[in-house]
Amino acid sequence: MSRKITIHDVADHAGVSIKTVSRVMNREPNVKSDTRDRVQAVVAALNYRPNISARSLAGSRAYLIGVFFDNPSPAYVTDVQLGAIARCREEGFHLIVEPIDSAAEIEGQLAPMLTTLRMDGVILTPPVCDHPDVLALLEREDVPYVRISPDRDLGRSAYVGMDDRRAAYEMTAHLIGLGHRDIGFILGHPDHGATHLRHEGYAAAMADHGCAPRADRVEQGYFSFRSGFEAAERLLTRDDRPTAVFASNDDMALGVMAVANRLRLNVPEQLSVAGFDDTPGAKVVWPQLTTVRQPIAAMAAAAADLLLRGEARWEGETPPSRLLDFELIVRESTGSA
Amino acid sequence: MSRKITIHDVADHAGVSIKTVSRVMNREPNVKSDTRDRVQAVVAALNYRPNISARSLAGSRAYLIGVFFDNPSPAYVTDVQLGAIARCREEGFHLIVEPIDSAAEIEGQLAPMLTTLRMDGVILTPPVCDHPDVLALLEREDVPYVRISPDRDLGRSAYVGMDDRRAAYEMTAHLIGLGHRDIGFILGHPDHGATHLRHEGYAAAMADHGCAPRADRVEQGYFSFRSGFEAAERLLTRDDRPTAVFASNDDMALGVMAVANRLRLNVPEQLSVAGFDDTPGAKVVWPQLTTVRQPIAAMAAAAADLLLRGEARWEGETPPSRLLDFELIVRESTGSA
DNA sequence: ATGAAAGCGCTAACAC
DNA sequence: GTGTTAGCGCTTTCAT
Repeated sequence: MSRKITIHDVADHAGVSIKTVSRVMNREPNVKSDTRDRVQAVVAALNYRPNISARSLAGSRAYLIGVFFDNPSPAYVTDVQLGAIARCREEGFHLIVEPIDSAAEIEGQLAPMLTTLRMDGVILTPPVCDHPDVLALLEREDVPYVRISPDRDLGRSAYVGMDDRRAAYEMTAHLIGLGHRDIGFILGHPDHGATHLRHEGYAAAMADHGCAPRADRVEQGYFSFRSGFEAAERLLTRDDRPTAVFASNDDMALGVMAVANRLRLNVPEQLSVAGFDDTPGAKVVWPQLTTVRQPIAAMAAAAADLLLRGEARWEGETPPSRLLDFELIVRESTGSA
Repeated sequence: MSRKITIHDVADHAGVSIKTVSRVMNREPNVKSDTRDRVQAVVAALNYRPNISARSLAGSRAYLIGVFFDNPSPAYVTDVQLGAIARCREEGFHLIVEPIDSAAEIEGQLAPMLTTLRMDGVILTPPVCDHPDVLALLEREDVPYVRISPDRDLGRSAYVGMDDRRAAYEMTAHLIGLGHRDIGFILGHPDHGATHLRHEGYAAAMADHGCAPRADRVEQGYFSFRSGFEAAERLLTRDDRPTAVFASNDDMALGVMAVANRLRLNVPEQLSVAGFDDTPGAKVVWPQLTTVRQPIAAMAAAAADLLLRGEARWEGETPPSRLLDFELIVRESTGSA
């Protein structure tokens, strides 16, 4: 059981000062290359690892990135974490996860946490990424942050997103390509920005391909299974039902499948169903769901990257942002009309 | 933009030494109660928060608990995090999440991470909780750890678990109470300890209620949707099919539901289906799945509790452990025979 | 019951 | 290119 080895041990063994070791560890310039090699050899031999507390106390960085999340799906949360961690590890950073319970907790929990931990940056996922109090707190505490898929105030911070409109356009085009011309659409929660973008994409694709727009083919949903179920009942329990339904997220699409099952409509022979998000549930139903995969891990990695490069403290008119590509996942729930 | 306030600021304003402030912050004894009150008032007024890096550098604690996870379901991972964080927050601790990529990364990534971060404890979830290299590393680095639902070596560390056997027994008894006497069972992955316990519970309940055991009613599965689907095909595409199927996890139960759908068997009128785990998918199918809810968040909270109380470094013959209660969730997929 | 002094292991600012 | 000297903000140890 040996004592913890410190920068002094390395310096002694290498015959240099601790400052030189520090330079090597931080990849700073002004070290002769054979000095550097010698130090690195000792580091390897002694298996030396800098103490993160000492580093952050003495320096300006904490080597900690926070991820705040409110209440999105577990699959989403996990993907965000995996993506962010992958990027953080490359730089020796670690991830602190903080669920945000409710509005009431922000001053009581979040504020103390920010000051004790002095994190180098924070990644915000929906819906916290649009919570004005959280943003205000972060700005007040001067902690850089990057938002993932924010809905509003796009000029307020660095952010990472995806082209929801184009994804919905392409899914609709996929359905049209299969021969469908009468396609039902289920809207998401009206407070969620993606809802409108996805609807726009659907409408644009229909228009571009000369499919007549029908108001009675667009039903309100709220992103939940039940709301999708109910919207599907309105859409499908009538004689002139559409040949395909595009639900603007997977949970609602699963509701559509449940209704189809009840009505003894074979999917995809009698009805094509498409979703959005590629949640785990999409692969668990039978037939498996055609959907849009959001590059969630990649978005989180991009967010971490912006933070690590220091781009989250931007200067100028518009904050930096990254728009990532989605992926159309065609499975068995869609087929020719 | 005021300078960060430190323990010295508090000491000055309260007219005491920094040591006294430290005593108050750490709830140490030997402080006169009005001195304590005065200090606390200043802390509140100044909104002082101790710097965690300084604390852990000077002291022996890092105020950090790690959660290692390998590849369980996102819902599981998230529940573990929420449970652990809830308990950690009460003591001002934070959670570092570390996905364990593969066996190859253990020495390369995990070991350095443990020495740089000097975490106060680690929570291990299945299947990492049974990874011998990880356990050996933790023991070598002398980091206390608690395992959640470990499969083997129960005497090796503190752990938290659930009574899988009894849960399976009660689910089977529930089915029998509904009038079923011919109940199919789908086994989980043979490498997973819970698989055997759940099967034992099923077999014991059948025997206790005088239901004849039939080898052709027990099918091998592997905890995946597909394996449940295939096992259900073997069980159900025959003339004398069972009136109920108990799949030993939800994913497989969803496979059973898919087969029932294909065969046009109404659930639960013609076939009762039961699962295990209460994953989100259980509520998303129609009809919703009867299942067993594992108290995952509570188990994680208990694990954090063991760590925070210092019980993970145990003395004596057997390590401390906590066995938590499960919950039978009766939904619509089970009905009278 | 309280305080003074000595670090914890590192980075920063400046010397050489 | 490299070393010296101060801290960073706390806890610890030992006085009083």
